[in-house]
Amino acid sequence: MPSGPTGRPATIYDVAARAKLSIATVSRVLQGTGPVSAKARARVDQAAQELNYVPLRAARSLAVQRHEAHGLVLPDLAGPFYGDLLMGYERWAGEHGQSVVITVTHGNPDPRRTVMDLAGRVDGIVVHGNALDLPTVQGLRKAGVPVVLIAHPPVTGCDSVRSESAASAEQLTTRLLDHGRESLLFVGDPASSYDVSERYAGFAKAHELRGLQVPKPIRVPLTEEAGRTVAEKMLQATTGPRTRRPDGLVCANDELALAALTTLATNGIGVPGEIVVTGWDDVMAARYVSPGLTTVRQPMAELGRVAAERLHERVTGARTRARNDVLATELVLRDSCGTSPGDAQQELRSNT
Amino acid sequence: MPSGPTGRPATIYDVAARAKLSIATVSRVLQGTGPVSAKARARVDQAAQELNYVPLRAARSLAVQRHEAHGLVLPDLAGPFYGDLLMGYERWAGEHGQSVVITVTHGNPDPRRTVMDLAGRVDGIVVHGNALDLPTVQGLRKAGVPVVLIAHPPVTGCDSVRSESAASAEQLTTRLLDHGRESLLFVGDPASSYDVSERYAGFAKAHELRGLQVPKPIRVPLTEEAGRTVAEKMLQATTGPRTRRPDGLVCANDELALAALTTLATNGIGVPGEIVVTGWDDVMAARYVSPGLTTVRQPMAELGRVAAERLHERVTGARTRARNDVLATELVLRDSCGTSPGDAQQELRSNT
DNA sequence: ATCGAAAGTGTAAGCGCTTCCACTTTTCCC
DNA sequence: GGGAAAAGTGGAAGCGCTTACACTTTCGAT
Repeated sequence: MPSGPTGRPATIYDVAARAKLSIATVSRVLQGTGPVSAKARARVDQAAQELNYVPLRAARSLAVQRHEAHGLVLPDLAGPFYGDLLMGYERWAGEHGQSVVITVTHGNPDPRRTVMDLAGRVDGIVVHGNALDLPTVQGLRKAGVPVVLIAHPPVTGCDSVRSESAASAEQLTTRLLDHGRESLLFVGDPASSYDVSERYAGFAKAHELRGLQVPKPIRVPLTEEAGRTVAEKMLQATTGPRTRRPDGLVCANDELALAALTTLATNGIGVPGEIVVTGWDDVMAARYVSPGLTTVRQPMAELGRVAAERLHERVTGARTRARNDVLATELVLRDSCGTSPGDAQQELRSNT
Repeated sequence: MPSGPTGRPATIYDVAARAKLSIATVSRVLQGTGPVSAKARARVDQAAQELNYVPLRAARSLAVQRHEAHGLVLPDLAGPFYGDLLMGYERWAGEHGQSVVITVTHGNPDPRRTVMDLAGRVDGIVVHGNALDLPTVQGLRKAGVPVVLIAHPPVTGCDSVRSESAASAEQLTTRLLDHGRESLLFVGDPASSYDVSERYAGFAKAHELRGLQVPKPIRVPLTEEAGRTVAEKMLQATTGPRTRRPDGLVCANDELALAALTTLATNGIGVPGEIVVTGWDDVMAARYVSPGLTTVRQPMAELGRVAAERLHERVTGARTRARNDVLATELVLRDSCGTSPGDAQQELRSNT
């Protein structure tokens, strides 16, 4: 809400008066639409300059029936992924003249209300799968709001963008089994998000294909805290007269993996010798911990970029057929998975 | 831009017609302003429900002369800090009914234009010091836009919020000198941001207070790449017939420090034995690398929260006197600085 | 010179909402 | 039961911008 140091903010009328032209001409100059003489253009530019004129977007939005803004609904902003996603999104949006209005649902007492309000100020909304429940998303659709989902299974009427999970997880798990591991554990609750459920599905499939029994997942939140706890439980189990101790942890994200990895290591368990550990996301710490953490990298920025693009296509009506993109991930092999040294830098691309 | 699945989006007129009431009453019900009968309220609610009515914020903004939105201008979103900052900001904003429109300047060909446009759709703008040059900020002020600066020296007419840097840096440096270090190097270009210049100032002051000559800073960007390069240069210098090798690196951020630390370690230089290393920011990797990285933690989320609050005070006119907040940082001692083991968990609060 | 087309400009009608004001109905107290 | 006050409602005037449409000027070709 610009308001000149002296009094009220300048409006297009003020500019017109000062330039001795009509507001129509001022508008044409400022928007670069329609024919205007060089003289008029100069007079308007000068007047606008002198008055520190900033057009009120709300008025324009009202007139053109367009906000030129996207809504972005995220569950959270912790960790580096969402930052990268947002970065990718913002970049595309900026290049295409779209503002982005961001909303975080975690800790919000009434996400539904917040999001509906958001719908009133943007042309469409991108929702991260973990951020909103299905009814709310469908509510948006009923209100006619274009919606793109990130990391969420396809919903009719919405586009979706996600990164491949199941195949990468299967590939990773198979690799561990190939290297002689016999008792892997999946750490993380598949119910916590679609992505995690897919990762577990891939883990399960790798076992099934070999006729192995599929271990039940260890249903814990995706936090360092939980990773530590899981590792500690394993240490205790060592002394117990129970079944054989697991020789590998396939963790649903890097936080879990890092915490488990260091907890095991500081307690004298050899990683990858006795137990291998893998994560997901390739956070910065994954390459600074030792042994380096084997993990799977998602193209977060790309995810954001594609989501922005899909939404814009919907908003402008450039595309009406639904589209569900799946982006390739990248397996990042480091020492924590017991890979031979020569493979240490090898990276395999998953199929899209 | 909500638009019912059937045709155009419902407007307040549609709701009024369906409820058989005037738009004035509908508005009163929806905004909860003014007296309305229970019957009217029920009819309006139902009609709105049935029509999937979402009020157009642009129209409201135009009428009430308020956007109920904040602009947030950041240089970048890489690394965890900005995510935390944004998180703190978003949280406060959400709780107070403000939307946040975010803009990233890094890579933007014309930040000035982008930001002026932003000014037309928000009630005020928070700018991170590294994101915009001074003239642009002053341009915003001239246009009457309330501005709050983050990590930027005070500017007349703007509020500012930053975290304390100089004293922490001095404290940290003094500690290293106290522990017998004699040839410290500051890594990172003080010109790259206000924060870094303050950190160097503290580093310098610690030297001056002991009558030591102040080493010139090593002017490199704050990247892992640069950290690696600096460390490699030091390794080469080992064999040269030059002056004594530095026995400590005070790095301007954790990226630099982590890269330097691991480069030195993998080349057989003892850390902290031969060389101590410190960083700034306390990224997650700082506690997973080994030895653990001594660093300084900034209250990023708090920084965001305070900035949001200050801006809102300005927007509502609750405060007119400028305010410059400085938030306390926290020294996080780990092994990389050669501190005695007993101190490892000690954390000193800087003065605010 | 003359005419037609193109270029330049202004008038005015919205866009969907809030809110002042005037008006009608209800409520409540004597 | 009568009156004044309160509660409830609607009409209509904006908020600042875009954009048909109508109009005037300029220009080039005949």
